[in-house]
Amino acid sequence: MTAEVHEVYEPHEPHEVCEDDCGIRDVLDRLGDRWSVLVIVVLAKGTHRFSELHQAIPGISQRMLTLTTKRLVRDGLVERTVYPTVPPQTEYRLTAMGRSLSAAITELANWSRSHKALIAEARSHWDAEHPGGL
Amino acid sequence: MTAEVHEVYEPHEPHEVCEDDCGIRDVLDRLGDRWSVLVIVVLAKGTHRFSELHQAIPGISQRMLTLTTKRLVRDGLVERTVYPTVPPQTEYRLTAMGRSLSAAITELANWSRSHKALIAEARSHWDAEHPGGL
DNA sequence: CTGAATCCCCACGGATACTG
DNA sequence: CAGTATCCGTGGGGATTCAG
Repeated sequence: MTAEVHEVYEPHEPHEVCEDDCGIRDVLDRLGDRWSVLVIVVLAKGTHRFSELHQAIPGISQRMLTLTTKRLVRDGLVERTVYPTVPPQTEYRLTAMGRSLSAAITELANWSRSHKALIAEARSHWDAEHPGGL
Repeated sequence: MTAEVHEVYEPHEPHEVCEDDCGIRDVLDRLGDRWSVLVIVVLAKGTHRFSELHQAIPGISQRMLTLTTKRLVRDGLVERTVYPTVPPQTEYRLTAMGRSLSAAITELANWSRSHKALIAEARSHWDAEHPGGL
């Protein structure tokens, strides 16, 4: 037993597709998953405990919250502080680099919002004349 | 036969986790996949044909290049022009909105580059004292 | 050359139960 | 409360083949 090591989680290794990559893949791999951005957005509002994050982000499972925060901590974007009380208490907050990224994300969010309508329009327009879907 | 419709490709429906989403998910779902950003980056340099994109982006399969460009076209970020010659020829170029997004991506790429070293350092540091991995 | 169609693997992530 | 461990379904995406 204990032979099956199912989750080694080496986020599928370096992509390093090419130098056109701009080295942006590192960031995108983190931003690309469903939850990291939300966690960062929530933490941008201030320090949160595990359960607070869990509540603030409807739909995320404990498992994914754990994994997501872990990865963010590993990347130096989030700082984790454990108070050895009983019951235990953990606080998460953005690091300086995390806040820096948060700002960059906000920029992208602004772009997203200001073009949301156009994208939706383009999609419905495309969908209209492509009944088969993608 | 023809009963099994395996790939309907409705990119797993609206997430709409919550309003904290900032509506950024629409964009992130596109940027999150492995190839869209690279296609945009390449097209930012100018018009490209299908085969040119295929060569410019090592590692991408024909299938994924087709799907990626299709989705970008659907979102109104890329424009597709077909010349009914023989053999056929297709040109892809960014739309105004596509160039706008490209600029936003460049910003993020800049952030990524300027913090690449710090992230790498944070990771190796974390990995050093966490032998078990994530 | 530019795709569309098929097959198929496996990583992502949800649900649940257990621990300190 | 804050995770960890296990099981398992879904679908993203690679490889290959066919078509216009």
